Amino acid sequence: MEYNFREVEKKWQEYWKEQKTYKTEIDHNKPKYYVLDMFPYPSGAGLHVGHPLGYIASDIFSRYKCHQGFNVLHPMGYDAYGLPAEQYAIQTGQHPAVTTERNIARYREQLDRIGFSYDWDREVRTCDPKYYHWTQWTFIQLFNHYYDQKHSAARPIVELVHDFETTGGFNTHPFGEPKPNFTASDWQQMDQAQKNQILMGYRLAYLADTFVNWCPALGTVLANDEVKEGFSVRGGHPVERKKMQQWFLRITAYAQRLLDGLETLDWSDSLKEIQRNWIGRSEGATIFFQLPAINNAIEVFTTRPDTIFGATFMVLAPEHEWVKDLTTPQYRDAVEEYVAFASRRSDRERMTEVKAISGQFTGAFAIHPFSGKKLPVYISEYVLAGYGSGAIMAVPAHDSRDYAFAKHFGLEIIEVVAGGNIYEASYDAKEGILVNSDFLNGMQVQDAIAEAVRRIEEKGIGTGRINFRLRDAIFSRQRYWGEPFPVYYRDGHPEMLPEESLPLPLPQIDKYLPTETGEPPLARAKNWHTPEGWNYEVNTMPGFAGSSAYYLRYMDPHNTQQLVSKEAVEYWQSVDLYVGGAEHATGHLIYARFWNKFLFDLGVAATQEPFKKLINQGMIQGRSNFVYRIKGTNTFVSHGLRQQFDAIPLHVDVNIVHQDILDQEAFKKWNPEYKDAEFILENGKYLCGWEIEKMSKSFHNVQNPDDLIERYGADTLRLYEMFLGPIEQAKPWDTNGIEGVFRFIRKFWRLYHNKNNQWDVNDTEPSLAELKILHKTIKKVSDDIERFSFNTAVSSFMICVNELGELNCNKRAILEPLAVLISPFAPHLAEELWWQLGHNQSITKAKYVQWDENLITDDTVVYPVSFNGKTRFKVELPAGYSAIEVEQAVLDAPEAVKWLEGKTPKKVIVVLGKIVNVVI
RNA sequence: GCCCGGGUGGCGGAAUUGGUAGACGCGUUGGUCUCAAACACCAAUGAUAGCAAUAUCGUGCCGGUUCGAUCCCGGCCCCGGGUACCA
Repeated sequence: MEYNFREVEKKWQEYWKEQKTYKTEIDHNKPKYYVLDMFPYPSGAGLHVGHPLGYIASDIFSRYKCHQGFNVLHPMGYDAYGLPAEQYAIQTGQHPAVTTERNIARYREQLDRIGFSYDWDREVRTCDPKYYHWTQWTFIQLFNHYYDQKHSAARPIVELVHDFETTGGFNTHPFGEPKPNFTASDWQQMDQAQKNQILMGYRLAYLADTFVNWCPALGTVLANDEVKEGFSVRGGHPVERKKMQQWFLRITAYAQRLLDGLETLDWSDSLKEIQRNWIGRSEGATIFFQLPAINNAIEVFTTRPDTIFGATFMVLAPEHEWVKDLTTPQYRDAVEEYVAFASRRSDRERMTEVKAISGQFTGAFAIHPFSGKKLPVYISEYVLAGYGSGAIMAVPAHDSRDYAFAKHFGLEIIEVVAGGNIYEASYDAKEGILVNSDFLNGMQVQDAIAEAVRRIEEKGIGTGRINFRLRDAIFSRQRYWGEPFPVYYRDGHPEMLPEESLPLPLPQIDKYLPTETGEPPLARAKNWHTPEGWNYEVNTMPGFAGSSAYYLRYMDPHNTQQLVSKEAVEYWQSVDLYVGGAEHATGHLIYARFWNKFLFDLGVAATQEPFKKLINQGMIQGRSNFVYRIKGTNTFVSHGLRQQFDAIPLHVDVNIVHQDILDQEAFKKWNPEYKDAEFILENGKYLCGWEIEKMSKSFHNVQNPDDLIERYGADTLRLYEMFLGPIEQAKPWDTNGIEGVFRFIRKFWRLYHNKNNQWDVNDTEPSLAELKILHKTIKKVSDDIERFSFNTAVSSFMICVNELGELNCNKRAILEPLAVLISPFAPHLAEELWWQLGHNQSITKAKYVQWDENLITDDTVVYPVSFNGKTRFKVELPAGYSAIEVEQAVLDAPEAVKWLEGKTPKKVIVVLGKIVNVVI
């Protein structure tokens, strides 16, 4: 008879559910703590063992905080909109809502079996109209606000309109293009269409034409973070450039705040670095170069204004709007051809051919603002239309790309910063003395940059400027399964729906495909227009719309009047601990921070940053097993003998392999093809090979939690996932080790029971040794939880149980606190023991246990004694000894004679409580 | 190419960042219990040499700082992630 985990786990899961043990309400008598998991997209495949890793860690931390007296908010929900459900709908005609519902039910069932402490009354789903009501509401607010650069905050667009009406925009400083350049009476005389167009340049949600990442296979536009190396992240389809009208979010307005906010966050350095690079701040200057031929000046952005005297030519992006105007008749054909060539090329092609230099002279010349020299104007792909002003001053001596271009076209190279050898390569470093540079000669680079900016501003030919790499976020998707925009078009102009009419529900359509004329699927919907007959927007919102403020909604999920009530947001503030994957670094985690900052400006969010501390759980890799089939036969050779044959490795289902030994009968049944398989064994066994790979169906290495829970129980699974290694580190899943944790759980149970599995705990006074073990463990485990080192916490429990087991300890004074200590890790086991200990309330309500430092400190210290750094022997000395006493005791020790070899030590280093080193 | 991480037994990892390298677990080997198996328990387990006590070597490689380096510094190699002409 042993611990019956199946019965016990089922019993307490039902009890917790019935009693709503994990229900959370605002409680002003307790400090709050908010623990959040990145909510999952419920895929059809269900959870595999990699998914719950982060959930288990956050659950342990939640339960720990709860025991410590915090009022813990720990919710869960679903990021329910997404491409897979829609792709499935296209193939089968099944409504995505139906598959999504089914997948959610499956996820819930799996999650419930692991014993999480979620407050399910707070569940949200992004596809629920009650939820996306507030996603739509936020979009309306974005449309109706602009970013005021003077106050660094979003302001209602009506304030901007008012200022345009009264001063022509004298008092406001809106972020956007172009800068207001009209008087109040100019504005008043404009018609509504002109006004709308100007305002569109400042709204935080705006409609614009641009080149977008178009994915023909998915039939939609993708955001930058959804594209990787020219292919869609989801599905891996090719992506091309296409000019389209799209909704955008003006996230660039918040670039500086997004950058500054990183300093305040307790996130990993690597994650913050990824965001910094993605935001890509660079300081420099914009400078205007005169183009006499068209009587205009072209703007360039440079981070190296100090090298302005090294500028020997200019390069424009092929898409630059002035290319046509400035090209001389003589070069017209060649330029047109090059522009056409560039526009034809996909991002993919451009990327794979980075090294190939191409470009075309336009026939035009610009005038150097200081030297007055004529600089030839080129166009080339290596200058991007979307960054800076889409034009550069080329300084070949100090920029490797300009250098390559100059060499290719035989252009002049002038050294202006000493330190390199410009005959061999450009010298890009930001250090050295300026030469050939008129008023900058003799300066250090850093000083020269400042001086150049000063002169440029003084001369009125430019200004110091900061540029960001971050682009505005494309917010339209040509898909069905997403939030509808709360937008209709009146005479072609976008208008927001009144807030009272929200939510605008997603309509039914007959097919989940674009229309015959190429319009998005929503154009198929019948009556997709306002009661007045104005057509609704046919695009839907992207995946990140619904996931950008869900943490706020969890605070007050059933509020029909507001996104979140003042009271709830004031109490819960923001997320204290957020656990999820690092793959969201440039997507969700940027958008959510932006969205939160906007809501903060509105007074809806309570803090500048949504996620104070963030832990990235590392990916769980799969461990695949292989069998080796001898070519052309149905005979399989064991791993150790495979070299003697001409055999090819084949993936085999890891579920029919134990400790790398193949279950031959199961193998024959696994696939009809193998039913007559024969085996060449070694030592009577068929040994499989193994490899670490991605966990994937096609590799037959997927482990789902249900099977493991069935075999070992949820507590074992929880402990084992934590025991695997540091939470943030990627590591392979290897089921082989789970037996050890399973053994530990049963040993733990046996501390409280006798050989016949009968309850056996008594009230005898514990010994000092027993107390020491307990208090040492409390201290270690508590420390480990605080620093999210759950793998070492589990080992500490193992050591504790081994030690108590040796002492046959079955004393309440030890075992009762131990149950509380382990309850965050193994809640079912702990709950069962708790009630058997005579309590009549859930262990989750029990107070956390404290360690007593006096019980941990020992009276003696074992000093390792080393001679010249090599450990030779150990001496046990009283803990109170001073350095001199320790030194004396060590030199007097009988073992010391041998190592001293009769010499006098040169030096003796004593580190109290740690070590003694004798130098001879 | 550039920017971050990281290389420790047969395997996952520990050593809470300068103080006994290899905790804990898996695996392996031998043993106890059993008619047998399962379960459980005990012992050994970095490498090399030796019957042994013990000795030498050992944290990717080469060098340095230090009484002492897995940890700090310099150079190199390999693996993982991010990024991709961002002026």
